[in-house]
Amino acid sequence: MDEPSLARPGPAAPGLKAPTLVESAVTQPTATELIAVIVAVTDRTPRILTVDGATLPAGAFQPGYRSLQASLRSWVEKQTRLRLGYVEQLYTFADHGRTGADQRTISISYLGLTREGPAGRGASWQGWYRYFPWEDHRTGSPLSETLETALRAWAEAAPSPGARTQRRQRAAYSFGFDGHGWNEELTLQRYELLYEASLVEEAPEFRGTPQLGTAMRHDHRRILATGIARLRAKIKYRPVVFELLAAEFTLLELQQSVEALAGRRLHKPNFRRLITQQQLVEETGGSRAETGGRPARLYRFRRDVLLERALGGTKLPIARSR
Amino acid sequence: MDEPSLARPGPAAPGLKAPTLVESAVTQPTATELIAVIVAVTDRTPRILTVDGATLPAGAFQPGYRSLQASLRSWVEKQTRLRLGYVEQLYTFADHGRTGADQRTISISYLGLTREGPAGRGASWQGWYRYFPWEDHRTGSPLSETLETALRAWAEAAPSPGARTQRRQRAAYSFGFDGHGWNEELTLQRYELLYEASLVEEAPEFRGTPQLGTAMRHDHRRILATGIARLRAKIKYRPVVFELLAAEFTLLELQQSVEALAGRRLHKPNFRRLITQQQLVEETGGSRAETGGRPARLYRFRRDVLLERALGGTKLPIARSR
DNA sequence: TTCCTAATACTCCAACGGAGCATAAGGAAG
DNA sequence: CTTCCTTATGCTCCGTTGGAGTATTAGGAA
Repeated sequence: MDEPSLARPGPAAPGLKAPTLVESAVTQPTATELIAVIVAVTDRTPRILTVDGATLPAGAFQPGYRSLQASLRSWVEKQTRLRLGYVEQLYTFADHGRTGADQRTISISYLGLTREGPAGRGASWQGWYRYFPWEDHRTGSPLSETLETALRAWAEAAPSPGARTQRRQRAAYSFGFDGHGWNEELTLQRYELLYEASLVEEAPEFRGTPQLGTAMRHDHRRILATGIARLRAKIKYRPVVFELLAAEFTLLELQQSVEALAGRRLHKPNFRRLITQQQLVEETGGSRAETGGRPARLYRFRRDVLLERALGGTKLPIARSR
Repeated sequence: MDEPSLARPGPAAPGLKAPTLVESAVTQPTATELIAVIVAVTDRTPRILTVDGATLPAGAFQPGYRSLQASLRSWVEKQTRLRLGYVEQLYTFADHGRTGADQRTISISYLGLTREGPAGRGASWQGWYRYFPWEDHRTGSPLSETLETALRAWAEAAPSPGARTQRRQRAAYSFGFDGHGWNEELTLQRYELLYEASLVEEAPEFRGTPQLGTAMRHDHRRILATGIARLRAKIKYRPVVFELLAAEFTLLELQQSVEALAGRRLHKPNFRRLITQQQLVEETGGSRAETGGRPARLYRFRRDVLLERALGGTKLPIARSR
């Protein structure tokens, strides 16, 4: 969907010689792997597909596919029998030291959305807040005292007064201390700050003090943080939540899915207004009575908005007339 | 700046065996290259660094650096003596067929912002609208009749009635036909549509009819489109324009730089209000008289906002109270 | 029948953003 | 020296959006 999806043109036209700014690319062969953050939301909990609860699914890059994304998609779908509704590239890392020696691995990470189904051999679904307990602000701010204390200590241990102020500020902005509001999109920055402060197990200098979530293999927790951050940003301007829901749903189910992903409570009347005004959904005519209260109408996603939506995030004061 | 910037942890802890969902990554060695879209704005024109006007700078990935981004940065800075103010990863492609045989090349593309300086050997700065003339909407809508005619013909040539409607819609939404407004962020989608319709030279079925901009080598024009789209989106919520300006500037210069990148005219009073209200800049005290009118005050970018800005693009109706 | 729960429908209002006008301060032309 | 042209800068007007809260409806359970 987001992927530039053209077939690639053939070899270069002859006659163009390669000057200094174009180096031969064939020098250093590297191994290439694809790493997937596969997300589903079940029971108000965002879950990810893992191997042994500590590793993200990863596979060697398979030549022969039209694109990297097609390769990843078919590999995941074959291994897990899950249908990926939405796939987007996250980030590409160069990993040195993992396979040792001169060989480096290029890791290309992807985000994929689906609905939870039986996990394949060796795989399991895990709630993502298990790895990031401080990211769930739906009921209070978990660990906020622990974090604030630990990060303050880290800030005070800075080598210079300037660095100290900077550390204090970064911690305050990222985690919403000192009256700065909580911004759910900063998941990656928060994780990186904790890493830098050696407060997560993956950090080389980690001393084992507070237990901040379950660690993952290699840098998979960072990749997961990247995926969470990206998804939290995306749900605000692209109708991707629907990939995580059943075909028919109530507005509360929709809201609770968004709340699960964002890790925040939403204002119900305004959320409904937002959804209905944007005409993202249409009534199916049915209703569901098992809600504990008045029966809720059922809705379905209007697939055509995927085409319509020009999504003009216009923050620029564009001049109308000449 | 945007890069996840941690050093990577060491090899995996032993004891975790690799199940089905984790394949060995060492099977297929590939070549890896970095491709850079280096942007500067001079004289109200966005420019990119090219080789021979048709190729983006590219280099083999050099192991030994902390990260891919550091590798790219140092390589560009060494080759060109330009200082890159801002660097961000764009997209990673797998290119088959370029180097032939079994070997595939992984291309990791980057966007870099700088100020124009003397281009090195074999390199030259080119205005980016040379490659995308239809993207500059500052004075009218260039080529819009040509494009509308050609795209309508393409839509009518669709194999089925359904496909025809879909093509018409896509063209209308992407290019702003039929009363749909122009959205400057859709640069990549527009290029891909033109490619699909075989209206650009790079397309395999291109028949040479209308001349829509200068073609580039391989898929570099698509990479450039990706960079333009990303930058146009970014300037709306991140203060990156300042990387392209001199240390001191007038508000009109700032506005014209944004206009150059966005390819649109902006509403002057509202643009000023936007900038000043957000406290992105501060007065230097100086002024510049060579404006043709009343002398303009000089401003400088407030570097500290890079830290401050939490940039809550909150489109969600977050509940305040419990 | 009463009460609890959630669904659904409105209302109120402050803030933001689009659009346009008024005034200021230089330089150039007459 | 005055007039005029040009751009800079400051301010107003007002419709739309989005935050917050309240009222009413319709099921099920006590």
